[in-house]
Amino acid sequence: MGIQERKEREKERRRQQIMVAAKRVFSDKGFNKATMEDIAQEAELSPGTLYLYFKNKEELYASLSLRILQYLLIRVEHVNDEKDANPEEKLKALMDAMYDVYEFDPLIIINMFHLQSSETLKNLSPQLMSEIKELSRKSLGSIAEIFQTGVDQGLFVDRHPVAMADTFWALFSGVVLWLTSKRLINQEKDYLKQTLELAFEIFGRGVKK
Amino acid sequence: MGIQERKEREKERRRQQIMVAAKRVFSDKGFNKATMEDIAQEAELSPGTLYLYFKNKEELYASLSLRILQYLLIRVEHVNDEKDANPEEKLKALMDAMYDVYEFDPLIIINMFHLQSSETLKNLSPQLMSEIKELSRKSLGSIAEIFQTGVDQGLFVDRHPVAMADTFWALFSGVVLWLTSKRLINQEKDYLKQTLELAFEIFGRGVKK
Amino acid sequence: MGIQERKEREKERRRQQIMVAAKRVFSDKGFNKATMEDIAQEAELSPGTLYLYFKNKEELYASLSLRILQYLLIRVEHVNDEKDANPEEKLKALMDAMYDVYEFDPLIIINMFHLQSSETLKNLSPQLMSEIKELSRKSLGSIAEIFQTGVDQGLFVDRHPVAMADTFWALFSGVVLWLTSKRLINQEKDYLKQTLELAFEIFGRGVKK
Amino acid sequence: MGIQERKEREKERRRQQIMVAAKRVFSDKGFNKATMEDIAQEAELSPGTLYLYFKNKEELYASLSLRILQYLLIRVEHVNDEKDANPEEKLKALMDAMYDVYEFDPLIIINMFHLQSSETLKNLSPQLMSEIKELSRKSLGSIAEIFQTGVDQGLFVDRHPVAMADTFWALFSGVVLWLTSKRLINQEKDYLKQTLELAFEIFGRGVKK
DNA sequence: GATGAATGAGTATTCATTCAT
DNA sequence: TATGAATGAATACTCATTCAT
Repeated sequence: MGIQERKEREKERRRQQIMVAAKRVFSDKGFNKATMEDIAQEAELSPGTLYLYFKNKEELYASLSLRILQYLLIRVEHVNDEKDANPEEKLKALMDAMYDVYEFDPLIIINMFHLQSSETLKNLSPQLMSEIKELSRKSLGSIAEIFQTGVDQGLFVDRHPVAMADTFWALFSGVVLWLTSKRLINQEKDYLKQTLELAFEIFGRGVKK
Repeated sequence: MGIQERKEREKERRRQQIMVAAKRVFSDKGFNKATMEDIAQEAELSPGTLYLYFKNKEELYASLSLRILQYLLIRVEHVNDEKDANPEEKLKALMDAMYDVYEFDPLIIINMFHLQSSETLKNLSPQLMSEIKELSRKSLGSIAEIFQTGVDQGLFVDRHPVAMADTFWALFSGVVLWLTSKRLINQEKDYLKQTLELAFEIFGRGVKK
Repeated sequence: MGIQERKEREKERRRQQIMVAAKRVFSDKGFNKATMEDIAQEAELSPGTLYLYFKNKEELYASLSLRILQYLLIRVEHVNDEKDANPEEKLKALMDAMYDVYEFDPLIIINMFHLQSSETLKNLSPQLMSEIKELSRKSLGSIAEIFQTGVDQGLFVDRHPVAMADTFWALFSGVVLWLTSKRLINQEKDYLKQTLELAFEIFGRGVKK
Repeated sequence: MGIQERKEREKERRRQQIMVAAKRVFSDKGFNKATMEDIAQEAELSPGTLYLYFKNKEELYASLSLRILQYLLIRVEHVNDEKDANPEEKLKALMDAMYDVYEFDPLIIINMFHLQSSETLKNLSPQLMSEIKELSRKSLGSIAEIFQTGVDQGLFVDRHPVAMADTFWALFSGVVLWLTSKRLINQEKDYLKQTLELAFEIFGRGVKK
């Protein structure tokens, strides 16, 4: 392992350390109330150091989204890779995957929406932005593929698969956000799970022929 | 018209004038980036005047939600009042109502979520807060009633009507937020309408037996 | 009584009404925390009206001092007018008078000090300022006269009577302020009285030969 | 000298730099008219920096009092430590000490009174507040001790030593405030000194048997 | 005279970001 | 690289004062 590589690895470790701290602080206080000072303290670093790894506060926040999107893509592609599964089974597996994604980082949805705000987008580096867009595109595309197959096989109602994927994602987001905003999640995790299951069940019944 | 009454009316006109300006500015910049100075300028008033009509920035923002909630309740109750309509027809009418609500104020969903944040809630006057809670409660209750009837008549799948109402609302919110965040709305209003229709169609198929 | 005179009297009544309200509010909140709005409400008038009777907040505050100074002068001159009393008796009477002045308006001392601050003086009308100065001068002069007599008659130690008057006034002010600042006055009025008596006793013993 | 220690020292230097500037500005304009901006400019720092060293405006102001109280206590205790001196000599030494304290910081008295206002107290950190209270308590206690001895030895009139200490302090405060408020101090420092001396002389004669 | 709605200048405080060490 | 002290722009909110009615 060359010196260059070791440095690269060390640098990545630091980035992760900061992101872990940032996630905790942002979860706790939200984007606006969380200060860079808070995050630095949580990461046991100085504020200045944060800027060696992230261009600014927005980009640090956005990088959290990147991570979850990477996880989402892996899970969704994995669902699609099950060659033996039929569309209905894949839809079921997709729903399970979404729940795992949610558990991986319950903030995911809020991150997503913050991310899309125009004010935020202005402050991101083009590189990070294109990475995020690419990942989003791929994930949604992969979801749409499932619907495509279902429609092609006459198992699902004949609607535009991309629109179906959008709707599926929107339903998921909506439930998570709605219950989060009602502050039910932390206290009643089961209630969220049940509601998500109901939502998915209704959705599943709705897309089938 | 007494002098008292005229003053009252004038005062209400001012409140509306400020709310209209606030809505424009908040829509444009979001809650945090919008300054009271911005809003005052948009309303062609001085900053101090805003505080004669609204306790603080949070309460001004929240009052925008109040207005939309009032409209929502009226529409939803009207759907329920149609004695001749069967649950399926009511569900259809409810979906139309939601779309009107959305058109009345596309910010509605974002308002709703901002409103629920604990930081926000701390700054609201108890009176305003209870008004908002009451309106939310009534609206969701009214929606649940539609599902209740459907379930009772064996037309809808037998699930908890309140959970079905939650899911319905979450689906609506999710679609609006998702498309808003993708900045598609202004440019492609039709796409939102189509996606909402698809979402509602899928939902409708899903809740029916 | 002419119309002119009646108007004058009515105007004076209003001034008094405002001053009474102002005294209550200033006592309660201090000069800086008290708002003109507070005072207007206490006086059951509108803020604008206050400005018909007083040039500004400072002048309203200063006018309270004027009133107490008028009362002080009357009491002190009355002491001096007792032709039969000897200096020692007059000194005793003076001390009683000071206590009455204090009871007439416990804020007196704080008023006095606020009044003298240069920022305040800048905002007073020349007329009001000269009235205040004149009253102060007369009162202190009258007090000095008592000491003058005492010194002349060889009853008091031979010091400059004006300096003795200053010291007397300073002692009185100091005790009142000190105990006020220790928040003892409202709770333990007796303690103030006792301390004042002790202070006056010591002072009395100190000035006598 | 370790790096830690050097930093500590540097930090203390900054605090002093700010306090010196604050003292100048507060002396000039009084607490309310002085702005943090003014003080920052006087200290040749930015406003934000002030807040790195002092929690808020009130605490900056209060810290000025702390310094003078520390000096006061040292001087007063030093007087008490003179084992050979009799009460009369101690009283004389105490008066000299008070004058030095006054010269150390002529604002002392005004600080003291501002400090006691309830609004002020609310904004102070508990730690600073208890330091101040402790210092006040000790100083007054030390003064009272002098009187105690004098009374015990039959040299002073038999009055409560704590009340005598209060009166002594009040007399001192009163003279300083009175002359300050008459704006005589800067122009005629001698006059203050003479008046203080007279006041102390009268007091001294008054407490002796 | 009296009103009270409107004004808008004034300010303490915060915090993302920088840069000398 | 890492630090963390310093920056200074940004902003919600207050309130003495005015003036059209």
